Amino acid sequence: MAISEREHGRFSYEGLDRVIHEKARLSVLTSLVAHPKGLAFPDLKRLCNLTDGNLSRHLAVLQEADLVSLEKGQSQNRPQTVCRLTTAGRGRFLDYLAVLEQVVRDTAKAAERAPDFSTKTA
Amino acid sequence: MAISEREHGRFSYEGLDRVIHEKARLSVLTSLVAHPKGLAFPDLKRLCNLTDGNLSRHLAVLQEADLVSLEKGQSQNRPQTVCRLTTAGRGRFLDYLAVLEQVVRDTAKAAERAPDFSTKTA
DNA sequence: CGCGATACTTTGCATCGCAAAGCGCGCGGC
DNA sequence: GCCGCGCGCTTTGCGATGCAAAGTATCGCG
Repeated sequence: MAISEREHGRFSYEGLDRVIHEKARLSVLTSLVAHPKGLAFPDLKRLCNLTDGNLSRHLAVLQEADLVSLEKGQSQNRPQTVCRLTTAGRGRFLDYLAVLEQVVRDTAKAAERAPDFSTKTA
Repeated sequence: MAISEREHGRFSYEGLDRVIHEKARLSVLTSLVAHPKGLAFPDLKRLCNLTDGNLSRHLAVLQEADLVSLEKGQSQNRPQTVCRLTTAGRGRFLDYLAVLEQVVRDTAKAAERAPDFSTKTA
């Protein structure tokens, strides 16, 4: 079966932004989209099951990319960094999500055509 | 808003297998699930928009992880590597996909609660 | 023959994820 | 009142990895 010219890049999923498409950062962004009021560093750490260092690094990357904003303040005389999705970040994340949905759809379509390919291997 | 103990790891998505969760390999696996009869190296290369070296490396990784099988043969006096999903590979990919769906659902739920958070910021 | 094209593989580099160690600063014990 | 523990976060170091450019091998064609 030859691949038609039309199919060129059919499954390349260019929209999968490297900054977003990363387990830890995907976790962070999903957490944030679910908590529009923002989340404190320790909460984020727990929700995403990340170590301090890890979360710190990923937040820096996300901030650099202007996907999140970090508000460093004080709460009960302790430092407290509150993290929020930026408007642009929300937009880009939703775009990314749309591509993910496409992946899911592409697979679902195929899985449906061959629900148990081990028994009727082409 | 404090995060309850229950929410611990709520968004950690442990099921996002590092081997699968990678733009290029995700492309390859999706292509393969859509073509259960297997795909030749050049076809895969076109579908995923990958360079030779890139595809070669990723296929090696996928084979190492026993997600795909590589059948190196000859066709018209030219080497031809045909690539197929293994049964285990298909299973693990579908598991991965289930987690992706969860991500999409989590986000959709949140986006629905605040369709345009830029206008009514918290 | 030799030149180009096809089908890969290997090498090299620059990036990046991750964990361990480090830093600053309140607070409680003594 | 200083001392050390703990919390909140940052920096450092390293091993792994994605990616592209270069390399190898074989075939077809003039």
